[in-house]
Amino acid sequence: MDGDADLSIPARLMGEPARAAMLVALLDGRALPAGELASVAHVSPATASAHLARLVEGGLLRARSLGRHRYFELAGPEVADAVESLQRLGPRRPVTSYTQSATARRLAEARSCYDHLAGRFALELADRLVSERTIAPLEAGAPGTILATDGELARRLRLDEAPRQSRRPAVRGCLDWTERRPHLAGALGAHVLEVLLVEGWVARMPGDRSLRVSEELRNMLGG
Amino acid sequence: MDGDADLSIPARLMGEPARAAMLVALLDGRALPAGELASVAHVSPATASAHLARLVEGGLLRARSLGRHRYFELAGPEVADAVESLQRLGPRRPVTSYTQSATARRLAEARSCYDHLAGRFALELADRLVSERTIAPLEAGAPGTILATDGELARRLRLDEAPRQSRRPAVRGCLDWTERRPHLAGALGAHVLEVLLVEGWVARMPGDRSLRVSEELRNMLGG
DNA sequence: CCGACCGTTCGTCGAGCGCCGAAGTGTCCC
DNA sequence: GGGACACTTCGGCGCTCGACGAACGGTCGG
Repeated sequence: MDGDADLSIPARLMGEPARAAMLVALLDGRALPAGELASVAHVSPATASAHLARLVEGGLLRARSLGRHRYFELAGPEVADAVESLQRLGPRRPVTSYTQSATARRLAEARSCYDHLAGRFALELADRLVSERTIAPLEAGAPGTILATDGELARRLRLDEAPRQSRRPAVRGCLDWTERRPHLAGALGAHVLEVLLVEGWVARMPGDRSLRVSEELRNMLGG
Repeated sequence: MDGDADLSIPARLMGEPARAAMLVALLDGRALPAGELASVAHVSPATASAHLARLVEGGLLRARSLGRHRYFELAGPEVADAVESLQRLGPRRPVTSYTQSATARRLAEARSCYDHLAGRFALELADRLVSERTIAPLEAGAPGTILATDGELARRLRLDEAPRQSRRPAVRGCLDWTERRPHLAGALGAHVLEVLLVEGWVARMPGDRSLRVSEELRNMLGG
């Protein structure tokens, strides 16, 4: 009857603690093997396999076989969006909890959000790009605009090499849940994180989604 | 282990066709009585009551008793965001399929979106209202502003008769999934569709949500 | 005050689904 | 080739949860 996409199908897939845990583990855009996903979800390999099959079937994950491993990753940024918007509906937790543990502080400072940067540092970088007129001010959830790629920071980040032809919006504001302001997502956001990782300016920390920001990069922004 | 809010709780609530239908019906911000929600979900009052209780318990809905009715509404914009982001994950439909079938073309041209207009035609109409300074430019998901009701089109649509006192935002941008731009929702959007239907300027097509737009109305906009 | 109506609560039934262990397929390494 | 390993498939168990009818508070209208 309704021509609309059925909301309940993806929601049902996410509405299972084991599957939700898997999706969250994949939120930073990496591809993880089935076994690891089984362990983050605290279920047996058999159970995990069934869950993963359903997630692929439902279009939330993509699978890719590599040797005797099978790697799973989010099917796209829309999936990450949906996962994060649902996370915001969870039981309200006081902000104070984020100032307590060291891990929490690292996450609030800089972390990966699917395939781009998030956290206080991400906002600082986005602000710089806005102030040097590389991009227009960001709006949460809305597509943005690239103004120029010849700014100081834009050149350092090699933004001229970013894919501008892709079907994905080049710039997009993604609401930051620690800072409550949009940070840089979209194809450009993904490109920025990639360049930062390749150059060694930021590094993924094992165990969580936090990122280490090098002194070199901090100076680059500070100066 | 995970300090994160549990994604699976709200997702599970939305992962049930009857509850999903209720949430979608409330997506435009109106408050609807339990009975009406039961009918949109095609379930008995008893079943609907149980579902609604769970949605309130889970913080997705707010309830408010008025006389012998009980009105339910979305608990906040974050809920609408989550619902909409999940809708975008529905069964992958290639863009090509929308240029193929006649039905699909009709839906892309003009359709109803809950209680207001959507599709290419809806955007054309919204653009006219913006250009004649009746409403401020729309932003997806955000409440908008009525500037005046004395424009040419505003008078034809009897916008001065629209309910401006309701608790529902008078104007709201609702992201159009075929055009990727916000169209006119909210109380004013509902009023516009109602007037168009009453005047016979648009007519509902049986079987789907597409609308037939009369020549008279097209000329009105074209001129 | 009585009947019509709206909504919730209760009891019950049946289906769906998540879980695991065991067995099967394919890959890597020695 | 043989054995360890990664993952999937199969079969079966148990529980959750969604469905309804019937009965119960509350509210409005005559």
